[in-house]
Amino acid sequence: MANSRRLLATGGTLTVASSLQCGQCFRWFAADTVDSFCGVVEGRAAVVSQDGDNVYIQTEGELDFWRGYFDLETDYRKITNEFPHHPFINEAVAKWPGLRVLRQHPWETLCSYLISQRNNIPRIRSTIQRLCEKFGDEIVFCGQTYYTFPTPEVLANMPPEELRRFGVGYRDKYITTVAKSVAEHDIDFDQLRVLTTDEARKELLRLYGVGKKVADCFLLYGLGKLDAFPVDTWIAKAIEDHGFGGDDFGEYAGVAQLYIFQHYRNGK
DNA sequence: TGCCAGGCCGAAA
DNA sequence: TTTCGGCATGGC
Repeated sequence: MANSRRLLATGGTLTVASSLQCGQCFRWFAADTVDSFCGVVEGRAAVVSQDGDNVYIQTEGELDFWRGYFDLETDYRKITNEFPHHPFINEAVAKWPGLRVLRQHPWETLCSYLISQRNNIPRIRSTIQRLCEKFGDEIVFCGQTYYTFPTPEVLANMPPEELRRFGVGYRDKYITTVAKSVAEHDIDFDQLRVLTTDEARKELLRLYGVGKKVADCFLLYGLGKLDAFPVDTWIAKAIEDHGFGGDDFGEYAGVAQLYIFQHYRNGK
């Protein structure tokens, strides 16, 4: 049963390609079959495959865990229908249906977005992969070798110059300092969850190397605080700056991302 | 070969 | 409070 192919989602509620490739996560890789991706989340390896409106998964992990990761309990159609009627949203939903905001692990998300500063996605991915191969644990699944994301404890005890050898650049001290804060419970993800978004953001901004952009990406992707960017704000700001349309947005994460990128890009 | 990227820190004004 | 220079480095 462990590695059998199981049904994860039906009815087009999840599109794995857009969800895993829209830039919200960095650790999924295209498998050798069409519309299949392999990755590791919180120590669990998996291969997810799109087959029309259905998504199948091979994993040793529990199905419920993956349903949580892909946020399948959240009714996106209901949310979408509650959006104010607007061509921006309509076009986004039509363009990338089934794109979902992943419920990523907080530490991995925070660390990844520290690395993302003034960086590009291919390099973010390769840097993270190198860190995982060096400081994570090896997992063999379906004949493939995977690596877990390094724990905050491991990175907290690493000299910054050691991290720099793996391409993190000047962000080395950001990573080790924040890792230490997490390992020593100076910052506690469970406590952040119960705070309001504004309160949680304030706590995050105390951390060395965490600015508004990293904090807001973390709130959205790492803590699932969808109000980090209220949708009417995303729309208004994105339209104000760039009009609507284009290839850089999707149903939900895409709209959020478009707003985040353009807001901060314009603000710098 | 040179430009630039999904920012942030810290000094100076 | 705001502005601005500096920062590492690989992908394109």
